[in-house]
Amino acid sequence: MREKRKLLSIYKKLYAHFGPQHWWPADSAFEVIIGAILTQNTNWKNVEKAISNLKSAKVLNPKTILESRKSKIENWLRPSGYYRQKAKKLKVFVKHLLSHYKGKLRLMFNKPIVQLREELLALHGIGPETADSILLYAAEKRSFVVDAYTRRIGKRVGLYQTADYHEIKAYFEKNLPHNLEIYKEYHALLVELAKKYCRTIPLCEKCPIRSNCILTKKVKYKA
DNA sequence: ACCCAGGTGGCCC
DNA sequence: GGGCCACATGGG
Repeated sequence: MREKRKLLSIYKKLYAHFGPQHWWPADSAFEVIIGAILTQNTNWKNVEKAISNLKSAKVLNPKTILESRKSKIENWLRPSGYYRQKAKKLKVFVKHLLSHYKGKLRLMFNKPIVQLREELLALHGIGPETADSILLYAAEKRSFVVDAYTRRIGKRVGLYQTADYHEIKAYFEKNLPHNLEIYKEYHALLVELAKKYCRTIPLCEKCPIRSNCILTKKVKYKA
């Protein structure tokens, strides 16, 4: 069908242009989760600084975060912005993980995807995108991640008009091959595209038909 | 001096 | 259910 081919065609163009992204950039599933929370409406560079602080302080594990003073955590998180909010969110997550799963993500990830998603969404500070990022990149379950870039690009190239999270998520999940790697790469590639081009290429505003949009043009781009 | 960044929750109507 | 707003830092 039409939509499936369209989605796959975009994927191929992105993949051919950018290559595999190998997301999520992190050393462990736990670090993925921390990153997912810290990157909420925040530049990834700032998140890296905060994660680096946590690593230097050797607190990048559930137990130590739970035991650390709130003010300490806030200081480590400061570069990532919203640091008081995020300190609270990290506390909430590790508390849940420790009290229900002995701090072991493996145990938590044993749950079926639907149930696990509900459970994550019930936690303070975890909304749909963060939940799906955790499911996809930490738990490695097939849950498509929708973010501001996905909304913008998809709308721009005419995939959908809606801005509703679950409608967009359903659109991708209905029309993509049921393949974990494609889910992971697709989202990462959309982010890469947005970061690299969508703010800098003029005329991108109304995309799909724009002659210099990377998604509709065959020639390669130079930054 | 703005504006934005891989959102979320709280409050109001 | 939708429309605002606070949350905060660092880089253009």
